[in-house]
Amino acid sequence: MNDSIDGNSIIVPEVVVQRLPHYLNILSILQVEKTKIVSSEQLGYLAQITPAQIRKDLSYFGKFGKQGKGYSVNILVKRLREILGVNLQWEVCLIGVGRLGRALLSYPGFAPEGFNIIAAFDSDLKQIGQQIGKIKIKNIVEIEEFLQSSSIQIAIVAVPASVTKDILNQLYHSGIKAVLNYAPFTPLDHKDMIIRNIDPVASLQSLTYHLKENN
Amino acid sequence: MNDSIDGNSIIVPEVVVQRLPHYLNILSILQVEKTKIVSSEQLGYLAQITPAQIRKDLSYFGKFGKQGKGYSVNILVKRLREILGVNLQWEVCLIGVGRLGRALLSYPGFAPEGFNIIAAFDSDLKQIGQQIGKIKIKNIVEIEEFLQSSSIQIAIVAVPASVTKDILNQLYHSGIKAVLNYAPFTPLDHKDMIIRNIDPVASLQSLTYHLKENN
DNA sequence: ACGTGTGAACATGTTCACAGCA
DNA sequence: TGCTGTGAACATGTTCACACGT
Repeated sequence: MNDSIDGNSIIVPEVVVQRLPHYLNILSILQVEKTKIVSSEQLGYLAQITPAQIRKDLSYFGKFGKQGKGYSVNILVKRLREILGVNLQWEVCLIGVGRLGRALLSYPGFAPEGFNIIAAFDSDLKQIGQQIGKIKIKNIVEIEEFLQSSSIQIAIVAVPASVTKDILNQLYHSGIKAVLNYAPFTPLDHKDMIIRNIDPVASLQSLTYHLKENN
Repeated sequence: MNDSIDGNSIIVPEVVVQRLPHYLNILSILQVEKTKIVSSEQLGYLAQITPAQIRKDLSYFGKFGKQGKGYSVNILVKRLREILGVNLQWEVCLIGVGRLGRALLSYPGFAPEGFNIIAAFDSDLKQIGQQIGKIKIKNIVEIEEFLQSSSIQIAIVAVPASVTKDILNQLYHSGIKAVLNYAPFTPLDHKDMIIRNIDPVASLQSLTYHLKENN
C-alpha cells in the first residue's frame, strides 16, 4: 500500500511525521528499561495517543508488529531512527549569537542526538571573531559563501524578529533546506525550505486564552 | 452564531486559538507602521494563511471587519489582545533552574508581553537559596504550599525528562492550570491542565525526516 | 485468543463561492 | 464596487471494527 523500502509512493501526513519523535522518545525509555515487547495499547497509554492512531501512524512505514504479540521495542526503535534519519549525523549552523544563540550553542541536548553545531554567524562586530568553545563566530555576510562550500542543510535561527525575513531569504538562497526558527516570525513560504517555529510567547498566549475563559 | 460577548456558546477549535498569537504579532507590526486598515487578503499574505481562513478564524469571535473596506488594525489588535487575555498581567513560576531555566529567567521577551516570572524552584541544594535577579530559588518541596497561597496559574517547566512526570503531577495538585513544558516529555493528560511542549530536538528530528527523503 | 493492519465511518479543519452590506 | 462573514463542499485526520496471521 505504502512502502518504506522503495521510494515512498504514498505521502505521509505531516502530523504523523511530527508524532514519530515522540514515539521514539518513549520507546527509547522502554529500551533502557529492557522492555522487549510493547503493544499499541501500552505505547498509546504512555504516549497519550489512541492505540488505533499509533497502529495507523506506523502502518505508513511498514508492518513492524507481530499479530497477537505487539511490537519489538528494539526493532521499532531501530526502524524509527532510520525513518527519521536520526541514525545519521547532521551538521547545523547557528545564526545569531545573542543571549539565546549562546544558550543554544552550549545546549548539551543536540549533540547526543546527532545534531552538531559547527558554525555560528552574527552581524554584530563585537561578536564576530569571538571564540565560543570550538566555534569562532563568523560575519553573517560570509554565510552564503560558507554554506556553498559545505554540506550543511539545517540552520538554527535566533535573530531579532526585524531581520528574520532577510536571514531566511539569505539562507534559502544559500541552499539551506531546513530551519529551526526561534524568532517570532513572518515566514514567507519558500518552497523546498521547511521551517519549524519555536515561540514560547505565542505558546503562552494561546494558554492564557484558556485561563481567561474559565474565570 | 457564536459569540464573544456572552459566555461562549461555540467551542473554538484549538488550531484557531493557536493561530491568533501569530495574527496579533503581525497586526502589532502593522500598528507600529501606522497602517490603519488591513484586508484579509493583505493579512493573509503577511501571515502566509489563506484569506478565507483568516476571515473564518476571526468569525469565531465576532464581526470585526467592515464590508468593502477590511479590518481596522487598531480595533483588531485591541480585540485579539482581549480574546487572548494578553491585555492582562500573568504571574508565572519556573520549575528547574539549570542551564535552560536560568536562560529563561533572564529572557527579556516575557515581561513586555505580561508574563512575569515571580518565583523559581529547584531540588538541587546547591541552587536553593541562591538569588537570581529579584528571585530567590526555593526548594521544590515547598511548591504546593507556595502555590496554594498564590494566584499563579502558569508554570514553566525546565527539569530533566526523568522527573517531569512527577513535577507535572505536583503542579496539577497544586492547582496549576497551564504549563509551558521544555522537557522531552511524557505528559499523562490531566484534565483542566493544559500543556504546551517546546522540544527543539523533536522539531529537528521531524525536519531530518524530510531531508533524508530527498537524497 | 490476542493484537496488528486496514478499509470504511466519522470528525475536524480548510477552502469555495456568494449573499449582503458599506 | 470591494471585501466581509458564512453555509456548503471539500480535504485531511482520527477512530472504529474486524479480518487475518501467529
